[in-house]
Amino acid sequence: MATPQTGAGDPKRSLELLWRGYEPQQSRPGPKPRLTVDRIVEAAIAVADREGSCFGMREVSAELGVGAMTIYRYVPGKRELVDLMVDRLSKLGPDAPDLAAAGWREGLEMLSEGTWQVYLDHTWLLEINQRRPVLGPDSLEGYDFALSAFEGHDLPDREINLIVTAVMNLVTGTARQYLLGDSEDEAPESAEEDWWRAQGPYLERAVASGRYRHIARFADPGAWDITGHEAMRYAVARFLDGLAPRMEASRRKGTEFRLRFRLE
Amino acid sequence: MATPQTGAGDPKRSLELLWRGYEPQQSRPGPKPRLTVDRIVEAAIAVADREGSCFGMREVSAELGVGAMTIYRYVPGKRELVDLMVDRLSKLGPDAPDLAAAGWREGLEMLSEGTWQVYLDHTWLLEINQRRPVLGPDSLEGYDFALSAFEGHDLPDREINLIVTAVMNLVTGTARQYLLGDSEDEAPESAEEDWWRAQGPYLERAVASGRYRHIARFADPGAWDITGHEAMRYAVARFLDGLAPRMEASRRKGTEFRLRFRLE
DNA sequence: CTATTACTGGGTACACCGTACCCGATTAAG
DNA sequence: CTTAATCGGGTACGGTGTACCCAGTAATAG
Repeated sequence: MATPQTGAGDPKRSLELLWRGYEPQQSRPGPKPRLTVDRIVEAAIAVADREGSCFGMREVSAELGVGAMTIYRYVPGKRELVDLMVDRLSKLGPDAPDLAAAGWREGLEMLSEGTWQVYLDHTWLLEINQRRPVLGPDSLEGYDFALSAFEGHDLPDREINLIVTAVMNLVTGTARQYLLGDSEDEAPESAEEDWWRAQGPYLERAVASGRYRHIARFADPGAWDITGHEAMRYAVARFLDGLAPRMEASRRKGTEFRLRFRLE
Repeated sequence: MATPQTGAGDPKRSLELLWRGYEPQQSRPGPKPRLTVDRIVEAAIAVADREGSCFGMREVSAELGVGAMTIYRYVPGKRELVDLMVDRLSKLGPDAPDLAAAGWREGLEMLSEGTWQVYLDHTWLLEINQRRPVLGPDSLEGYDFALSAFEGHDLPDREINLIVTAVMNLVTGTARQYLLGDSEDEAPESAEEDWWRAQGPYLERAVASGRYRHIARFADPGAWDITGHEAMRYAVARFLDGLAPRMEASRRKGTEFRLRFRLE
């Protein structure tokens, strides 16, 4: 069985590794380590990108050209390694501009688009059971970046948290539904087609049975022809629509107030 | 490693099993089967509920008091069994009232609350990699139920689809973040506390470093004290706020028009 | 210098998983 | 009866993450 990964190992071990880099690095006996944690994380991400779904520790070792157990000298276990990989990808790319300058709505939209892109590039992230995130330097940076969208507004901290997690969950949930599993064997389009070809006959018979009154009214066959990106954008758009009144009402007045013109 | 399950086996096999029950059941040689697919699915759900995260096929067999390989006479593999389990739990309980009578907003709220409750009762569902759902009789029933919330509105089929999936993804995403992993070893509260106790020192040092400007402004410690249910309700509420104008505009006029009064 | 000591890399081995395969027992049909 | 199809169960295989042991290496103490 292609065993996918459960993230979240021992938080203490993961955190030690995440916030490493401040140790004085005193000289010690024994041979110099041939690897670094960073190289292992990098290799693991490369393997996961290539293999698609779940990766094996042995393959990470092979990628680095070392023995199977060697990486366990640097990382306590696979789950902790996954924590490191997730944190690494939580850093938004250098193309990430200033959200505050863009306005809250555009900022949150850019955030969702950026996250969507990360999931496109690293589908295996969606197979990780993330639960509560283990906060490392990179994911904190990503979060700090998200918070900048609320610059100039006086929203309660609590609500800001709720908003950011909502947007992220919207993106992640949609990505999981549409992006998952396609990378494993075949192209996304054929997977989509195969799926419909398999379900079609059963759906027709089910609808014909008269048991599903509302589904039967779905006359438009194009109603199901939705791309993941479109679904994500629609969901985020409606959420931001609902958020707009609160954001406008909480716009900070005072010295930082800036009149913004929009040309279109 | 506690290997969680990837759902979605061979769709054809899963669909055959999901829509079984119409075969003529002709008499055939050989001993009578001791089990049924339904009993296996039931037992598997019971095991998954008890074991928490991932379950093993051998434990399902033990639950039924049969040999390890016996259930493979009824189910082609574990992934297909998971498909059956998911479909089974996609049927909303008998307490599900008529959404059309409740109004679209209350209807969608009830839908989200019901789904949340299912995740509360069967946390392991969140560890399944659902991808495109394999539609069986029960999940079709659940979907038909959801569609009833749009009774009396003239929204395009496409948009209805987008809305339903958005609400579901919102619930699922939030549930994954807050509900996952707690069932495995300890109580949810202690997991939450442990998490903060572990992260706290690192967060403080990180904030003190001045690298995270916006996070540093989060003075209110209660800003992080959010329950999963609260996060889900907030997200759904804002989404429905944003949806409201479209729903009102699409209210069907004509014979089915009904004036609704709200007392409060 | 040598001896010590801590550390590294690698190989072997184990427990666990899903499940392919085979074989005796059972029950219908001819 | 014989024949044939099916069922239940046991064994075994390839895969996983990883505990453990051992030889080799390099900095330090004498």
